[in-house]
Amino acid sequence: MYEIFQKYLDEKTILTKAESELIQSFAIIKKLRKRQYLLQEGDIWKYDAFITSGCLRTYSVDEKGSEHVNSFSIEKWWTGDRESLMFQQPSRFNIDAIEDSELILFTHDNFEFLCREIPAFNNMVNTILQKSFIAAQNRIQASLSLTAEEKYLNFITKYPGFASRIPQTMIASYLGMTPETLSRIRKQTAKK
Amino acid sequence: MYEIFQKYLDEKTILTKAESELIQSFAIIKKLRKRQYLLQEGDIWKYDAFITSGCLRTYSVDEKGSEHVNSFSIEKWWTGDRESLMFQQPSRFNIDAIEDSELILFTHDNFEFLCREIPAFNNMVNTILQKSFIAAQNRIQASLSLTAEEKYLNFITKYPGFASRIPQTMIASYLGMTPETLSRIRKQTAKK
DNA sequence: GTAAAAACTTGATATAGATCAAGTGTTTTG
DNA sequence: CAAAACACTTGATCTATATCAAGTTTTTAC
Repeated sequence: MYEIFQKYLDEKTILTKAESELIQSFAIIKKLRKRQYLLQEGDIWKYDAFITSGCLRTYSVDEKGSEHVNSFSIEKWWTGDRESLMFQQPSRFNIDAIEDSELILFTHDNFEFLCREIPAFNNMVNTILQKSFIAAQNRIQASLSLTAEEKYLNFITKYPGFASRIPQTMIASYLGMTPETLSRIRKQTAKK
Repeated sequence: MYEIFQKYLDEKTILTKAESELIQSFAIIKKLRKRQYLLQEGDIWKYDAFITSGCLRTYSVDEKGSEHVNSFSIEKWWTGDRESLMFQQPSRFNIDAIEDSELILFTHDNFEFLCREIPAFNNMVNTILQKSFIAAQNRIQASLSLTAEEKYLNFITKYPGFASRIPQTMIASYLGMTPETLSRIRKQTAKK
């Protein structure tokens, strides 16, 4: 499924044939079965990972054993733990597959090499990072200013496909509420 | 106070004399009195802004008129609205000064020019962006998994100087709780 | 295809934190 | 330096959402 990534690159950058081939030469294909881990708490994350198909979730587990979903990532998005990667420290997160998934991994050394050698690639990466940051800011704002119901409505508007692919329990956790609360909210909003 | 920014650059990058001078040639010094706005909701943000002294807050106002503090920024940090800047759309945020402050502004065109011309500058900017993203992720995690008291303790541990410079009302808003709740938490934790 | 596991719903009750209200203390500014 | 504006505290009460519990539906896996 490298073509999906190639297509993504072609949409986001202009690369020479040699550059494209250089990128491809570093790509590691990785398949994950549903429920399989990509990263477990305590591991040091060493990759930059692009999802060609499927859906993953990043979550942490607190002292009481409750899971908190930090993010969902689907096809044509990147995933991983930037903090563990940047500081080479044990991750506080788990990343696992919600669906059978296929990813393309680059070791971080190779990825940095590509960023250095291919300015267009570097620019693409920076743009993605900026958008991720903006999305994180917006999520913080939503968590500060919206009620549980508003958070849910905001979520389904922003990510229309997600509600049907992701178990409600996980969505509830992502939104910072219990599954029961989300279930009741859905019942109410369905009426309207 | 350009020296503060120069020192910051010297710590984070290695620049030639010519590069340093190029950067300085674009710098716009801006002074803000306490309570003065740097950006108001509806404006389109056009700069990259470095704070040499003082303290600013970024906040939004919801339909009910309540303010929600998105972030605080102090000396040696950057501020602005990346979303408004990136998409050249009206900002949903206000940024104002909590203390008399002094900033260095670069118009975004100039800033992008610097990133293109000076790879070391570009790398510095990317590193900052990555750290900002990591901080945002951590904030999301905290908001999902901590109680009000834990959020406050986490905050003062992470940003030790802030509690004495910033009004409690604003800290409460930043942490997603009411000023009354924060006041009670502080009373309790003071006892221990 | 069926038993077990996982996901979702619904009701009853509890609680963390919000809201309202009235006070005190502390800056700011003319 | 006085008075207005702002910041903080404390108490009483309320409410959105959590928790606990028991049932139903859907999915998974042999």
